[in-house]
Amino acid sequence: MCPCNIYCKRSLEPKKKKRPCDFAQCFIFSTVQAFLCTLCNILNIILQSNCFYLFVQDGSSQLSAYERKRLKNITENANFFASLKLLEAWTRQPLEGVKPKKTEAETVRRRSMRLQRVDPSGVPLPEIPAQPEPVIDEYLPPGPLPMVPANQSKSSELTDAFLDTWTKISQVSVVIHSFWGAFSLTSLSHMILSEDAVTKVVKNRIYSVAIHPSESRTLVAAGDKSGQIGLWDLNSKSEDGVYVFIPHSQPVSCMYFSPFNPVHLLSLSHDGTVRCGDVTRAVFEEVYRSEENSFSSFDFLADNASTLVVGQWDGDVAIVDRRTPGTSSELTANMNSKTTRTVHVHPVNRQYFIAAGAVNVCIFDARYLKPNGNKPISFLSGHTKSVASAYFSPITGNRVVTTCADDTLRVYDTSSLSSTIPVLTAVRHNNNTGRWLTRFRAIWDPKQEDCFVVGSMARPRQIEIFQDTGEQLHSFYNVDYLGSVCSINAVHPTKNILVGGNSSGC
DNA sequence: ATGTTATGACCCC
DNA sequence: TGGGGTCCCTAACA
Repeated sequence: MCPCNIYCKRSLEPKKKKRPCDFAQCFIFSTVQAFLCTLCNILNIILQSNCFYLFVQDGSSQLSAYERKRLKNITENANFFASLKLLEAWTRQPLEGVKPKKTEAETVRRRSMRLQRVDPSGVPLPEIPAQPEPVIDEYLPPGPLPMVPANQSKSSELTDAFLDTWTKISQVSVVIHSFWGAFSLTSLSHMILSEDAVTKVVKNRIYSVAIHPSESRTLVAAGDKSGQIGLWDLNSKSEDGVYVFIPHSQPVSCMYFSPFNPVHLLSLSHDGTVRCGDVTRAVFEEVYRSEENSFSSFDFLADNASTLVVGQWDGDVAIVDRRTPGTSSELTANMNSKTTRTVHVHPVNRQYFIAAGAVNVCIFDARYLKPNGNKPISFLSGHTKSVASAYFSPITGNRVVTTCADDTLRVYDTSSLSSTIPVLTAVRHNNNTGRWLTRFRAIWDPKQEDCFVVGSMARPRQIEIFQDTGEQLHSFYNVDYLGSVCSINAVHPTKNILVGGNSSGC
């Protein structure tokens, strides 16, 4: 039985039936910023053309040492996975204690001859074309999974090109803080949503979105309810530029491109795993796994992404050291909380992290966590109902914005961490997303200290931008392309690009 | 403790 | 075409 008393994979009912495909949508607002930015965009397009051209050149004849090594890695990986016969082994030998799934063969054996389309005399009936139906397994095996898109053919040139692009744009630079793109009233009013910037990326409702820090190309990722991760290259020359991977079996509730090396896409799921998609090796490695607990969110503790703080649904947090996987350095500490919805690390003093639970929001020191209950450094007071998220402001960490079910967005002054921190600003905001929608999470614009973004229930459907004073700066709406509630958003670290994931499975 | 209800948007009939 | 079913890791309130 599930010890966390909430829900985890052990207490889940088996899937009742296959659901029809209902793709979730992803919205992108992009800016056309006056003359200078237009110029930059034109330059970017020219640069991209060059990159593409160079890529073609690279692919055909002259490979750099790096490219050769990467291709070698990919080939070795493919051979390795082939030698493991992973998929076969996994369907034959399910995880211990896990109810074995019926194999296709077993299912067929139980079908009547009519359903098998075989005449009782034994003469096969005319075949109807087989429906290619993606099989999503409830349980994924431990260890690395191959990075093979589920929506592309196996040896697709498009996929190779896409993985190459991801690698290349990640090499260019680690996050550059060129703040020319920070939201302002002028820049916000120039941001538009076009038809091209709306597409279906994953099957079900979106639980998390991430945006690649590249300034030359726009690459976004969306994690959905069924464990899919959809990557969308908006500058793709191909038809849609969407590549879907299935590295998880349950909702992907938290996802970041590693800010220190964006060839890595880290994703966390309710299925009790944290994975790291490494495009250079074309695998989704397993970073952390719990057989007992379901995870809610994570953040990077150390500057180099080597240690993570992972929030669990049972209220604990785990400190995970990626350099020593599976060892005792994975400390699990009780937070005296019913659930932990989000964890977020202080941007300057990285030993502090804030945990938002169903009952309270507290700041802890990661260095002094004890296994049985911890006293927080600070308690953010004032929430009267459950809290969906709490995030430090991105530059100094001197502000925290929380989203609470009591229909209030609250901003706190965390410049000095006293034991109880009062509310600085409270904004009335309909957060009543109800049962079917992903809860809102107000997030900061990573480029500035005082500006946050949140989805909205207001009609027409919109995404709102607030200042930490509580003043609403802007509201994005577009009756043609933004037709449903956009619960989850992400903002590019240097450019004026806002990504929104829609929640209700459209 | 236990039951009831509201909530958005898509899909299917 | 419109209305009912379904999703569902909620939470407030009776």
